[in-house]
Amino acid sequence: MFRGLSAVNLDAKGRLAIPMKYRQLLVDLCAGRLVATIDTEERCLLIYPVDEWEVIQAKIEALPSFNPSARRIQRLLIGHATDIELDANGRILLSQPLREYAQLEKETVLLGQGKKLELWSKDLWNRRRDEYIAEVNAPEVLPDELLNLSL
Amino acid sequence: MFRGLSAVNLDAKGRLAIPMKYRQLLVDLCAGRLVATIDTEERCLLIYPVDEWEVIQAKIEALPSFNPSARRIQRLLIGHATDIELDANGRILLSQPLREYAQLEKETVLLGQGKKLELWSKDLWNRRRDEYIAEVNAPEVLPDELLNLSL
DNA sequence: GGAATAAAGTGGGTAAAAGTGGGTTTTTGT
DNA sequence: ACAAAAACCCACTTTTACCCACTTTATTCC
Repeated sequence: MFRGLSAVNLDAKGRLAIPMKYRQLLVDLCAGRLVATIDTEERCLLIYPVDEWEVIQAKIEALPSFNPSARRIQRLLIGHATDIELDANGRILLSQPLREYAQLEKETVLLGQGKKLELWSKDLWNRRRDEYIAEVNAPEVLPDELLNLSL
Repeated sequence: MFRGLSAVNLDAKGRLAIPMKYRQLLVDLCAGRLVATIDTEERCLLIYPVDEWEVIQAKIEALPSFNPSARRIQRLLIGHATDIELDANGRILLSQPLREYAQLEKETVLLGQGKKLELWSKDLWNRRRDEYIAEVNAPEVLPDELLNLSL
């Protein structure tokens, strides 16, 4: 399970050092083999252990081919899903298209999100986080599951 | 399983170098024998390992002949299906009709889509991708399978 | 508390691999 | 038989993956 926020720097070649606390876990879960794709709702990347991703890809592929919404999702998520591997120094290399999508420059933020990690531009994350906080205090419609949640 | 996005250049002869990550897979799956056809909804090409295509063609042929939509799909998909083979350098040659349909010039994008690959003009793909992202975030009617998808 | 040591993070050089561009030969179709 | 296109081959260029070394941060022990 991933959780917590880590500030990480992309280097000039687009490499990103995975925080130490996740490395052993990633080696155990998937031998350091990951899949990164885009989030369709936010300008950030989603990073999954490869086994975890395979399950999700299977679900997405099973959607009906002649449904336009399904095709859109397939193209966006599977189309951007990129295999990446931890190198000998515990770093991963992010392709330029992925970096561009999430507007990643040097300073980034890696968010633990249970089965996956999210990677954000630091600036963008700070702005969005403040917006999220503002939104919670002005809730429009919360799903029942949330209303009944006891923390 | 194909996934991910690759920027690939068509050369002056209409040849396209298949990215290394797919080559071994293609040799294993189908000895480098592929079938390319058009997508009926978008100006892009679909590229299948030949064995995979045979299954799909059988399904399409089995559609009811007196249904106009079925006949349309049959003519378009089966009618444009072209056998192509990997050459010694891992490249494939695309016929002019196919290139024209998908408006392919030099810069193209190859999208992994599970059992098949999709080939797009780079410009067209970038435009369509941005539209998809906008549409996904302004959902009219999403199928239930999509609404319940947990990523 | 501070020096010594270890661990993590960072930067960049290089060899190997992948991509690219044609020239030549063979096949195909008219 | 001829022209056009495809297949084949080879050489050059670019990119990537791998490796190593240095810097900075954290930890330990005196």
